[in-house]
Amino acid sequence: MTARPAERDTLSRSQQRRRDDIVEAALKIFDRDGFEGARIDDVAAEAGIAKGTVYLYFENKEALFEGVVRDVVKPAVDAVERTAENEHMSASERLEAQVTLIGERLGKGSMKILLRLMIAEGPRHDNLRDFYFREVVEPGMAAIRKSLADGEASGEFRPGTADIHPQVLAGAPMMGAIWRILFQELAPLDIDSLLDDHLRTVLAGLRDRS
Amino acid sequence: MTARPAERDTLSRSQQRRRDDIVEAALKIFDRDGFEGARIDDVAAEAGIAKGTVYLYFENKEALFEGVVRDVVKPAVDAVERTAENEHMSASERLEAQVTLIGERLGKGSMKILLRLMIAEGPRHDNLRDFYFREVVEPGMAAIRKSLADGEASGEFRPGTADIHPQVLAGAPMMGAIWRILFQELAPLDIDSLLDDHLRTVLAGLRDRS
Amino acid sequence: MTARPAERDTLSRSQQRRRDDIVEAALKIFDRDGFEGARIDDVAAEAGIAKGTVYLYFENKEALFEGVVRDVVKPAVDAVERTAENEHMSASERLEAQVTLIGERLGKGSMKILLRLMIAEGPRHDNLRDFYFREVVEPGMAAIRKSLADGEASGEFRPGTADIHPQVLAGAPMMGAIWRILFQELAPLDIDSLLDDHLRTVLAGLRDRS
Amino acid sequence: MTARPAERDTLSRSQQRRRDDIVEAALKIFDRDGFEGARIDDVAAEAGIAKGTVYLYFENKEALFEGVVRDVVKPAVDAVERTAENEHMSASERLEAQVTLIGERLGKGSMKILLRLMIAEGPRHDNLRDFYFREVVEPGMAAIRKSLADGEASGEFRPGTADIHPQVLAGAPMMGAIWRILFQELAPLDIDSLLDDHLRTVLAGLRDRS
DNA sequence: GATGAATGAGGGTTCATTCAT
DNA sequence: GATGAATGAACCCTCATTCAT
Repeated sequence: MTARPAERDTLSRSQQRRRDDIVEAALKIFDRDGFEGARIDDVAAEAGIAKGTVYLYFENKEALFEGVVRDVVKPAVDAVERTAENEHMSASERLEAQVTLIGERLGKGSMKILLRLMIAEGPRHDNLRDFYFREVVEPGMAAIRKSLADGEASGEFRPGTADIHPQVLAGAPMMGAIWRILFQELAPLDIDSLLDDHLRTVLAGLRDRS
Repeated sequence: MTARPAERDTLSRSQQRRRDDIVEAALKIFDRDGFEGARIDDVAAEAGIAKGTVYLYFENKEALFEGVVRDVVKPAVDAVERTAENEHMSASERLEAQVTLIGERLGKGSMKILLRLMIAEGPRHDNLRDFYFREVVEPGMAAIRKSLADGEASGEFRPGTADIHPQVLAGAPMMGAIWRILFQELAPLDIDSLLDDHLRTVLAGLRDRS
Repeated sequence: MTARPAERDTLSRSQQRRRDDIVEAALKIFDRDGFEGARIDDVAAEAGIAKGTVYLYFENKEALFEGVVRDVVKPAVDAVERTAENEHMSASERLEAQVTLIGERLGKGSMKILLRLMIAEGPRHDNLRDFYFREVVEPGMAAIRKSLADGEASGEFRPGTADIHPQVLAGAPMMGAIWRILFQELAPLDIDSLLDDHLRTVLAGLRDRS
Repeated sequence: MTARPAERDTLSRSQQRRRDDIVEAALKIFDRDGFEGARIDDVAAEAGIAKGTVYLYFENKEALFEGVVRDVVKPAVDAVERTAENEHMSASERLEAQVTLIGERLGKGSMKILLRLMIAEGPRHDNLRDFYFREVVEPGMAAIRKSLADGEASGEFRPGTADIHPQVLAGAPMMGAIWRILFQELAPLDIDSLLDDHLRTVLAGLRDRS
């Protein structure tokens, strides 16, 4: 009886494609204009559909925002976790892989946009912020923490390493992401090179026993 | 027709005080609601004045935002620079002071709010972003860069240190600030302790010659 | 391309049944939400069909409203007229039967709904209002007028009775209907008892020659 | 601090006049288009102001409707009550005055519009319907009831008159009002003449002891 | 015939900005 | 200078109507 597609449990192939189009368009518009500044009209135009159609797939602007956040987060989750489980790597190698992954994810594409959206809008959208924390940040920190603990246990890192804040490792990738968001045109930053410096310094520091 | 205060070159003492009240109120409202979401009505109410009065001091919402950014940036500038010139400190001590200062500034008060506003709105306000970069970020990075170079020159740090991205040092304070903005309620982070871990690790890494 | 059912002269049995379902559903929704407030979606859902199907049977919302009015009016017409022709009743008995019938019709079921719809929407739908007047009101008034005239002719009522406005007789049933529409929950009114009072008083008044 | 006039306790003379203009305009537009059909734009145009100004005086469309109802009801209240207290009239005279007053009020001007609005929208606006009942209908019925009782007590009317539904008396004025709303153009009705017939018949009936 | 996704005009409401007092 | 009522453009969302399947 005329349920919106959005209210059904499942969407047909073509409906799913359309939903994805809308989310993709919304991500772009939200990035350009922010949540408040974004006009549903623009999202629809970007997606090549009529304004009303957006409302067939999302209850309202807030739900659209939520859809964007969830869709961007989804594929990010497993990637981080998979890295943590590479058993045949040394702790250093794993940390390097993890920091590099975070740097790459955060520094470009939709995760960069999401990061900015979360910083800008997160405090006004508690449930989305919580979701982002739970699904992205917490697992990431946990993965790093495990590598640190493993490195201490194996003697690769100095004693006490397990208790170091994982944010120390994630700091440079975060800095790189923010830099790209704000200053890339003004003062280009080579993220790979930044992460290189960061990893070389920090890993040396973790091995140091003086 | 008297000119608006905003159009005069100088403001009387009481006008300056009123202007500051408006900026202070606007900072709070922009932080709470974002640029688009902020209502001039709310700013005026927060400042205890009538809505029209805001327009006596600022041409429009955009100019008010600019006023906020400039006023917050102003006192921040010198502080960083002063630190860089403390000649009787070792490079390590100076870096420690600098990183700690950045962490404190960025992690609380109006600079934390400004950071968030810049990330959220910067890409839509190029001149403000440029201003922020020129007045805050560049000097900060330069100060760190100088400490790194001095440390290498004095033999305190390993060769090549001067070429390390200063963002490596600033990463942890930035991470701490973002964390506080987003997750402080969810998962409290002790910034001092984070910076401790960061500095111990990084400084050890910079001294390491292995 | 087969013609829509609505454009054919005749409907199959099952089509007629479906049309009736739609009209019945629409009556309910129009009653609940008014003409402007009614959503075709809701009518369709109430009828257990898809929204588009409504448009197979009715050109547009206006036509659906017209269908509702006509369908409700249809069975009402003959009833009133039949009463007027009961030759073996006294004038009083006939008036009593007529007033009671009007009271029952108007005070409940679809005629009550129709009355409200006509008051609410009639002035904006002249042709429907005219139709209602011609098919329902006029015959009703005529029937009463005839009873009054017959009663005067037979000496049952005082001279001049034939010239009395039939609305005098219909007033109480109308009042009862309006009361039920608006205040039944607030201050229940027993229509039978109201009509009793009304008839006793008015008939006595008509017989009075003082 | 920029409170809407509507949110203040008191309105200045000119504000009160403007508020009244809006209500007057709204009454006209609501009458023409119904509550749902009325456009705030049209109300504003009718009142000769900008659309936004309406919202300075009324929170929303619903509040505007409420304002209309309350403003129309206000002056109506006392009139009915005053009639009930005319001690030097006979019960018949008082009933006549009351029925005539109801007929005049209900049959034209803003009370006629209000009646129609209440029938159309009342069931969807419980509090307004209750207000209308409490302020207008109940006092009116009570006044009639008192006249009936007084008339029985004084012997002017037959025993049992006090128990007659007052709606019997109010029926004809109501019928006249509905008629004017719906059919005045189609079949003009002289309300005075209707009420004459009604009163002559009913009062005779009330005096009758046969 | 029946369906329901898609359309887009329309309307309620908000709020930056203006200006008479 | 200060005020806050007035303005009207803008934007979210709804829903009558269409039409491809």
